[in-house]
Amino acid sequence: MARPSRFDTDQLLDAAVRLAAESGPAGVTMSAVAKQVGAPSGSVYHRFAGRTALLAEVWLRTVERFQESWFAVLGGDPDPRRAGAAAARHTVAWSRAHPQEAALLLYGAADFARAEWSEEHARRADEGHRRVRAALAGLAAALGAEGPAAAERVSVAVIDLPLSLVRRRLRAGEPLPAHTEDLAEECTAALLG
Amino acid sequence: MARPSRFDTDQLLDAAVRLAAESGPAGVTMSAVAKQVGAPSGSVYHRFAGRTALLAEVWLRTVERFQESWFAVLGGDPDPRRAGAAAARHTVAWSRAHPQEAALLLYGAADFARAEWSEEHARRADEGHRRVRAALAGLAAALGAEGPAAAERVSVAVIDLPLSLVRRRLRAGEPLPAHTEDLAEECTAALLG
DNA sequence: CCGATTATAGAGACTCCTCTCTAATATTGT
DNA sequence: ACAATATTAGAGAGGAGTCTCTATAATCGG
Repeated sequence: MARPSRFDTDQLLDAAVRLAAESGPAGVTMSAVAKQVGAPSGSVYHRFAGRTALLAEVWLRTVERFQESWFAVLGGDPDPRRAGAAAARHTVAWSRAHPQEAALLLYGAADFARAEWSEEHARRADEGHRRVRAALAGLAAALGAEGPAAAERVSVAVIDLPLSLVRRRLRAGEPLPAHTEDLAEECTAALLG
Repeated sequence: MARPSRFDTDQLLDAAVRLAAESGPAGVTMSAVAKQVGAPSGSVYHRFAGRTALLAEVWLRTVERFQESWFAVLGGDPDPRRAGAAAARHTVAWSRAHPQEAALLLYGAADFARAEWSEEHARRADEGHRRVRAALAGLAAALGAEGPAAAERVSVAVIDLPLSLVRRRLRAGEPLPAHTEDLAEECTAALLG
């Protein structure tokens, strides 16, 4: 029906992930992506309406890939303490398996021009956010934790703490020490009490 | 001896802090700083050799201001558990008192073009880093924690965890909830065991 | 083989930023 | 008053990045 494409969307997003991991969101420019895959800049604009759309797509594809596996792990154990600890371990393991994507997630959506996203992109981001909040609220309820401070403590234990453990290494492009998964599990368990 | 200056170094760095807190390191451009204080760009170049030097100075001034108070708090209690918890509480309190500077510190030196800094700037950064590592090693020793995993756990408890507690709010430009200092102290105490 | 369709290809306008350079200006010591 | 000096003031060259626009190329159904 038409000319076959040499550069498809995922290939361009893969290049964007590499650039983001290496130089941060600022390094994700249309011309840098084009150069990485050997395409002219026009081909990148053929796939993405503009730089804002590219940033939104690379962020959302990455965060949705992570969340998919994270929800599965969190829901895999009926005991809330074990589920929380397993989710923390999973965050570290996933970061080890996907260091570039994990390095990208250490930035925030704001660094990927979230303020300028289209309605559709913003909606996707909100949806993911909503599901995470709901999962954490469920966990907090199962733990019998009450009040906003307790909810925040759960959120820190399950999400922010494992991210802290991997942040420095990923930013530096270094591999994670072997014991990091265990450390995440222990610390999260300690905070869930 | 000479014409008095309308724009001094601290005034320009203050503007850089505001810009970094608002738009991240990418927003700290020579022209943006000049515009903030109402100066022509030439006046900014009169104070700083280039953008790299400005980024280094704003990062170092901020991190050194924070560390100065942090060391005082950490060294203020001979009991290592209480000292660690107090340091965690202090990080939150300092962030509440200096939200823009704290928002800047949530980025890393790498985001402030650390790779391109002058020797002198790099040396200042290394010195601060070294002092922090030494303080944490002292704390770990006083706690009887042995091995790299235990050292990392102390470092997470005293540094990364309180930063996690303030990260989301500071990035969003929101004020910290009232209970955050208590939460930091509790979580750090829980991790120090 | 032809027309429709979908891509690639890349030139070029436009904007924003960095940095340099020259000129003008205000203050101090003599 | 005058020289010396530190600083403001701002024009403008040069580079990087975004985005638009036109031309060209490859594939498929008929």
